[in-house]
Amino acid sequence: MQYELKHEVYVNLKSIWLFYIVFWYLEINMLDSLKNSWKATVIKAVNKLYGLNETDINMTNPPKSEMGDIAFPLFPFSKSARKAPQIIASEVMNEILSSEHPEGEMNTAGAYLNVALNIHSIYLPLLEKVRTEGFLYGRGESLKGKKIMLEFSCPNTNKPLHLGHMRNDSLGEAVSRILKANGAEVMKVNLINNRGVHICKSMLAYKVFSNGETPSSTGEKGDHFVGRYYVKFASWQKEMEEKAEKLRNEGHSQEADEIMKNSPEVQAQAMLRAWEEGDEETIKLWKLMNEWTLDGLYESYENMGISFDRYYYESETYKYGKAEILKGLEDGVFFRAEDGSVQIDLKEIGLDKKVLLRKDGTTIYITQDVGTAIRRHEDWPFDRLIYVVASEQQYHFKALFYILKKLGYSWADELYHLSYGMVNLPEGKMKSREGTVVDADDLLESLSALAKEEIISKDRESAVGDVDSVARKIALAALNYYLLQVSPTKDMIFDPKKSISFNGNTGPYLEYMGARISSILRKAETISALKDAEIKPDLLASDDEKSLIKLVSQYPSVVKEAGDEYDPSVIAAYIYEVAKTFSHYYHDNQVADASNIPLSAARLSLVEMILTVMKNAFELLGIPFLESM
RNA sequence: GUCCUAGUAGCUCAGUGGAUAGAGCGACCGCCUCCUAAGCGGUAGGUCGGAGGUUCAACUCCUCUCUGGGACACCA
Repeated sequence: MQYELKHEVYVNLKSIWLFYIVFWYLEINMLDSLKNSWKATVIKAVNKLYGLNETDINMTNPPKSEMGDIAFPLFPFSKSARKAPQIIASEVMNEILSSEHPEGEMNTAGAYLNVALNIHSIYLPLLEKVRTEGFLYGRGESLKGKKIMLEFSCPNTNKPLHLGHMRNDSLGEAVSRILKANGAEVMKVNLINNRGVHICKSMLAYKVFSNGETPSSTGEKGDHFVGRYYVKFASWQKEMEEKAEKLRNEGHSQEADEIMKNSPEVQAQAMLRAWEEGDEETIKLWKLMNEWTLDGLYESYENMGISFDRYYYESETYKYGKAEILKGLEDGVFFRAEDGSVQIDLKEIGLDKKVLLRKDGTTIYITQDVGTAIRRHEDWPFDRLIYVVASEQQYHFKALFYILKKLGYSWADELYHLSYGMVNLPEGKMKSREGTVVDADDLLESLSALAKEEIISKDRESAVGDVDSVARKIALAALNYYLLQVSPTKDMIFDPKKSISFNGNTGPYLEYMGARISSILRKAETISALKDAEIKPDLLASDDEKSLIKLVSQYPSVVKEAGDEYDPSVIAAYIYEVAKTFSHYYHDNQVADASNIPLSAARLSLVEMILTVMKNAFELLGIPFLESM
């Protein structure tokens, strides 16, 4: 009696817990709520049958949809129950059948207990939710109240953006949107690298070779204009080196030394010193050329759909940090080396010693980053700061985070390096010296041209409206999707000739599906009987329809996962799955059909939800939505 | 040398420890009387780099090893 009472209480507690779980998941994902109630049911049955005390059980997806929607592999209980897993499966099924259980049909297949959910039971609430939330559908609150700062792009002001930057920009922008979609308050920051000897190189070349031409006099985009002089500098330097080499070979080593003593490199160094000393003429030229480049970069950002909430400029931030290091020195966090430089020993995290201040007291890269991080936290007290920077810099960030931690900033634990892989060409790394760098503007331009050709060849000019604008949006979709579908951490290979296609698993394919759905909905508008028709979920009984319902209901969890992982590719894979399934479905199923209103109404409601999900996912990935293409 | 990363179809990439490893491209074969053929269907194509180990179960985790990429500046 006493035991039974206890058992009763236990079960009650459990169902309260269960209710809580169900309620929680209802908020995120209606399908998961059903799944989790099944999970709890199976756990309960297993515990009762074999006197166990399991709190969790493995739940997976069956390999084929006709086998059901969820699968419970029951191998693990074989040992404790001392029974073959196949027998356990049928015993568990019978046990569940003997009492109350969630809606759904069970079957066993070997050691697996499979459940086909009654997907229609969630349909109307799901439809209601998607309709009410609209463009907010999929948004969650897992990061509510969190202030997240995201640093990305960080271009140099001596050349235009290339494909590598585009991956960075695409990723940074997408992740920031995904974090926002999970409820975070996001601050996108860009650190402009407008200072240093590399900047002086383009300035010097301009000074020597320009004859006073400007972007407006040549009609060039500012960043390309400046970039041209950066390239010019490199060839100039090379020319001088070759000249010196030749002289040396001819026995004129003195003349050779003379040339190298005043080589472009040396002159650029001198220019940097002039800049740092505040030389008026140098600063004036620097400002002018910076402006040209930035105008160009801003234009590229706009074309790519990238924006920032705040800009930091290295010409300012390079001053931050020195005081922090000196304070750290006083506090004994750092030490002064024999030569007078300030250093830190990073052996605690398996790294070498690192210099933080040169012996002459000047700062280096990492010193600036220390100062900038501190400054940023003062500017906007973030809960997390994510640096979107290529994987090459893992060492740097490991050291940086450690240093900040050592300086006593507790928020150092919340710094995160979102390290992404390189974009390589089939023949290897992009090298500016070999002219193999894929320019961002050029790439967008040529993709737009290809898209335009496609539109014209399909005779869709009148249907799409503004051909150039649509072509541009198709190009953007191709590029963003291409860059985001790959897991961020991985290196990727970009083949300019083959990789960007408009067919298959691509951005334009997704846009096309969106356009086709829009087209269906336009047609449905003309069938007035559809407007007030009752929606009967049971009519959506095909495999594709069930898959699509499941997919729609899963969207919020996908957004959450992408947010947890900082990984837009999760959304890319998901939305491709949606598009593909839909594409297969509507190929052989008429949606807007005046001759069968009930079926048509049900299908339309499903298609309407798919469209909402697509639009919302597109938004997160930077894929423009097109009504028609 | 040390550390980090990756290795899955010809190519580019997916793949929460669970059933027969998936897409796209490329190749080959079909499909426009129907809401856009930037589409749909089909065929061919795999010792998941290799060897051990853990596990009822390994592409997935661990160790070793081979190969590629990256890092290990008083450059940024």
